[in-house]
Amino acid sequence: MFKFKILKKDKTTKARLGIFKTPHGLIKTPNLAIVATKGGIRGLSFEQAKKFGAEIFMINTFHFFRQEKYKIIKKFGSLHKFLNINYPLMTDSGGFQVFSLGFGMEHGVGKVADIFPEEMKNSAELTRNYAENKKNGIYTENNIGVNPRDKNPRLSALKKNLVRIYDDGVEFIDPYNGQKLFLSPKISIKVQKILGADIIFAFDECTSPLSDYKYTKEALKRTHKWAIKCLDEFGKTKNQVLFGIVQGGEYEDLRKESAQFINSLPFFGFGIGGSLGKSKKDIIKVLSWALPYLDYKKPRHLLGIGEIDDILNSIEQGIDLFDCVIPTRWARHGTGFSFNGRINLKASKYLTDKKPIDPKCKCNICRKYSRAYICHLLREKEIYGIILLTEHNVFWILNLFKEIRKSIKENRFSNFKKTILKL
RNA sequence: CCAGGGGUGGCAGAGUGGACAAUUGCAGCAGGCUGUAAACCUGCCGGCCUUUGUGCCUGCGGGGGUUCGAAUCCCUCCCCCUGGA
Repeated sequence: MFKFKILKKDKTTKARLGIFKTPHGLIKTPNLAIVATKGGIRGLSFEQAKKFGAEIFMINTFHFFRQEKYKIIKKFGSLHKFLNINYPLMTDSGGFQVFSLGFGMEHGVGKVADIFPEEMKNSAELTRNYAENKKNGIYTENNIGVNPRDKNPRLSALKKNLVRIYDDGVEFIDPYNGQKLFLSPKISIKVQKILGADIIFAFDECTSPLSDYKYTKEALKRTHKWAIKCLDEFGKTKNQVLFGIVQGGEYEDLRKESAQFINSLPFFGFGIGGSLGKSKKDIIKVLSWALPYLDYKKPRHLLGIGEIDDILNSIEQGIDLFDCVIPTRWARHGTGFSFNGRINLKASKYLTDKKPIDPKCKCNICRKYSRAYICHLLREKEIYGIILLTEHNVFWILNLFKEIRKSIKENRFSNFKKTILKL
């Protein structure tokens, strides 16, 4: 039912062209899973995304685990039936939520800690640092821990939230309603089996870039133990495949250790997860440490990454699959993709700009509408602006993947990458 | 004409003797976002400056006064709202 085949290997880089056969269709790789966390692509129909070239979608286990939402899916039979689509799907294990909901938890197993560090008080200054550092491609303690949703109105409730990581799973507070939840490898896989996505992921612990070596190593050991438990629970499931997740943060020996360990287990493919370091260059390093230890014939998915340069650099290292919220989130936040770099369409200067979002883009939005119109809609908070921009962004990024595949096929990936990154 | 209420930064609306260049929201300007607690978040938002500062100037309807000090208290004028003749 499942088969991953490498069709071509790039001559000068580690990039590869492949085809992934699943019960719900083929996925040409490299490819990007469009994210539909709670079962819907924000601002776009699955059909439209499919039309633009989307071949697989990423849905999140956590959001179907809380409040026992998976029971609804059970009644329907699977996510495919619930969403009434026949496309390949993947589900994330919920492991990421341990990170995103437990960010700042740096103090070890079982120890209770506030999610947000004390430095939150100076969030204004820290945010400024974040912006500056980000420009220079540097992540530091002063920015990393602060940027994600600081000063969120829900912060006060958050501060009370606790995450406890145990050897057998994670206890944490449901951010939506304060309910206490427990998620473990076993539970995650059970739920993912009910959800029935074609590709499912092992339940891992995603560490933060602030995690030190010692903690990252502990988390790694845990993730490895959990990997085995996931496989046990997965058993001989036929209609799904399970990907193991390589952790190890930004530490070379840990990434190597993790890649070797995960590779030694009977996973169908691999996810590269966790912290990818403190700068964009670190992503490349991390991949170059881990990927050589993974079975060359198996698919590799880089979890959560999706900025243009990172995509190109990762493919160059041998990544086959991605998933990322950027195309849809940026659209909601007013940022559009273009071959001249991202453009902030909320900016007042675009109110009089008659050009399309990206003059080189062939999507319907760029064919028909001006930046001025999109800008106007976004500023007026018309939902249609978001819808149009989402359509453009998803089209644009999927088109990039088409171009990438083509360039690998034609043995000019390296040049293609250079051309794109120069722009 | 009488009685009562009110006039605050582009708008709405706090403040009612010093901590007020003035809470907050909206609007405006700029930016951020990488396995989605995200149609979200952050910063700026009276003027001036070859010293960007516990700096200077102007400022809470107009004018005058009390006070060391007034958006805040008093007088007066103008305007708006509600009720009465």
